[in-house]
Amino acid sequence: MAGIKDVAKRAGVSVSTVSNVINGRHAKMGARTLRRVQEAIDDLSYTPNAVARQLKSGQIKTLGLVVPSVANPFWGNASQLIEKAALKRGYQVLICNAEREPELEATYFSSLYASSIRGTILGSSPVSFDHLREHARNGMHIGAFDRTTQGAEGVVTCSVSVDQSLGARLATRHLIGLGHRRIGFISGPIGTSSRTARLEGMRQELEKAGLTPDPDLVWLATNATGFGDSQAAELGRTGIRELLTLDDPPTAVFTVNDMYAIGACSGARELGFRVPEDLSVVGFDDIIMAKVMEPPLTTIRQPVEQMAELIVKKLIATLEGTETTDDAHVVLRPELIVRSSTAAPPAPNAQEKD
Amino acid sequence: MAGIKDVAKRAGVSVSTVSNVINGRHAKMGARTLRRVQEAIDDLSYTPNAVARQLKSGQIKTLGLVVPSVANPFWGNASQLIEKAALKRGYQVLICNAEREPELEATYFSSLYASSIRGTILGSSPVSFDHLREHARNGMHIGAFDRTTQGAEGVVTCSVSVDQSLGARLATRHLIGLGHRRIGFISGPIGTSSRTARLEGMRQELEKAGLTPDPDLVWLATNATGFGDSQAAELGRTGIRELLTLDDPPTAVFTVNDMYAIGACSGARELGFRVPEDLSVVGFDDIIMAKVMEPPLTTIRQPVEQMAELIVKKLIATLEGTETTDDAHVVLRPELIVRSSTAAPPAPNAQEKD
DNA sequence: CGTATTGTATGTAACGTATTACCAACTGAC
DNA sequence: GTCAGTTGGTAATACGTTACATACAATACG
Repeated sequence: MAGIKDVAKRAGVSVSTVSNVINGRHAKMGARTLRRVQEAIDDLSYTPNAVARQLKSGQIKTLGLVVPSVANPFWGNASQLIEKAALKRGYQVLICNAEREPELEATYFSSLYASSIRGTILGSSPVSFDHLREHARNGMHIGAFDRTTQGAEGVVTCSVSVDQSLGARLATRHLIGLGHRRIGFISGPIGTSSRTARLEGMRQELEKAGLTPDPDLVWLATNATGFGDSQAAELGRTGIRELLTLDDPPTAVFTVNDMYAIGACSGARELGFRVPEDLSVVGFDDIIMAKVMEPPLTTIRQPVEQMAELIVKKLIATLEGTETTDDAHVVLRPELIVRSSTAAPPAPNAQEKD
Repeated sequence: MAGIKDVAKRAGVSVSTVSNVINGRHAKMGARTLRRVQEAIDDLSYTPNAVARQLKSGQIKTLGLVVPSVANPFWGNASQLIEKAALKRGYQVLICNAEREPELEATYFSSLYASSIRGTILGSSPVSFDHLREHARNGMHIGAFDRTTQGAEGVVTCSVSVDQSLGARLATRHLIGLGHRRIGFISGPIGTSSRTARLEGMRQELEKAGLTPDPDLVWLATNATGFGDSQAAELGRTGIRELLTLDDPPTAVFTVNDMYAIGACSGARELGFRVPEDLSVVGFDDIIMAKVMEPPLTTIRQPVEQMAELIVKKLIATLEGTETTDDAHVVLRPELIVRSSTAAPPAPNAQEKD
């Protein structure tokens, strides 16, 4: 309620003087004046209006963060780490849940742009970047997090991700190494680039091992129902039930993320399958839960903390013009974490001749 | 980059006219003028500057949301539902992770206040509200979510929560009903009011059943290490290991939330205890994972969606002066969800005479 | 004694928008 | 042909802050 004018009046000085005090420019100021101003500030419990300040300066130390859903522990965790990294550098973070919907995402971007935010971290989005191209042209700097940036030329300023395809290949290789030949894949709507990369990586590795990917073993939720990530576990459960009731069911399944894996384990158990004795499951992300669930989940770890630190550093450097010599785009290596949800297939595989 | 002036110049009209178009006051405006203005807006891809708009109007349709940690699925989920409820009413939500630290919380509040935000939902905080009292006096409206509001007179405008104590009593009663006599409690730092209420509820129910609460069975993490919620599962694991290695270990444990329960199940298995055959576990919250884990978790459900809807509705009503006749404070009933992590104790209890 | 030279403190013009009051031109009726 | 009423548009001001240039002392110097 109290503005800088009120403070000035109460202290008997000009508005400029108060402004000088607030911004620490009291080097050459009368000690008496300084004290009077500070007292007035305290008395009125005055807080500078950040909005006005920002209008004047044009600057705003806030980053946007667009994620699919903080209800998914992977993104909840990532959000928190990104916020922490930003805070350390004096930036705030505005978290937006886009639910993987392009329109919602576009709306959020407009809103961020209107609020003078010129840097946002994009942690999800449909394969295409077209709906963001205009914002980018108008001065919005976009950093891609955990997703490939194909087709993003001129839109994405910097990016940090994990080699999604490699992750999928590591998972698949692990299962093949255990003796699996029929390996399923479970995912929600495949509309994001990191998801397609994961599926593609798996296919590659299967072919490399001389196996023919069976389209029947790829279970993809349609996004007809508008499912968000909140239902990921539920979808994993549904998916595995359909795969396991096929005539020739898989002996192992690779899921697009750990939430689906958790759901898959649950669904398999409901049908009387034991994990890993009757079905091996590999997830992706290595969320906290993965270590602690039963059985502990074999999964692909993404170095989230490092990724968060990097993307924030890069994006802020871009914003502040402190271009470093670092690469604008880094791709980190994911890591296979072997726990107890994978094992050799139940019996010599009768169906597979090869 | 392009301001309202540029649009006006390009359309050959005055600034005010453009302003009228933007704000939908084109009822009595020449069709030609209107079209020219809209074309100019499109050409320059002009977006009204939200900052300037807000400075002028003093209004801002944004709510603050302070939570312990979005990395905890309960809060991630709650955040998402709150955001959804607010968005439906035309409000944005600014999510802040306070990590249960009073200073961080106070910093966030100052920052929200400086940004002209006058309504925030508080989803966590130390027992005392003193550090928020001044903000409240200066016009910040605070809605408490999922926490009791003792000592919050004059600080909290409205609140929605669950009867924490009742939840704890339901859990305890369930365990007692199954025949358990030595029931443990596991929690992180007990510094929040909802946590103390949960512990207290359990004690009450024990005494009501004629059992004497054994302080040795109450395991509370010290907050020496500054553990946040991210480590909740880890703490649950540590806690149960200590309780199960006592001379006279508990046959059941009630944890302060589901994340601790998950950790506890994991820790128990490491020591060779089966859940629920050797140890019963009850959680709190009913996060999505609870249904899907192994074994499915018996827990106390909070009606999060309803709570989110209510708190947003109430807080916005306060802000907009649309005082309704509703109660400012509502306390909902939690519900016991019995799944498979609880069962009768392993054997006739030899130690307990009673 | 007049002119620099400091040391303080003030005035003023933005920043981009919304609102209020106001003005000009046109319409139609008496 | 004048007056009221209607329609379409403008100018000025305020929102709370900051940055820059300037004013006014008082002291120092030649």
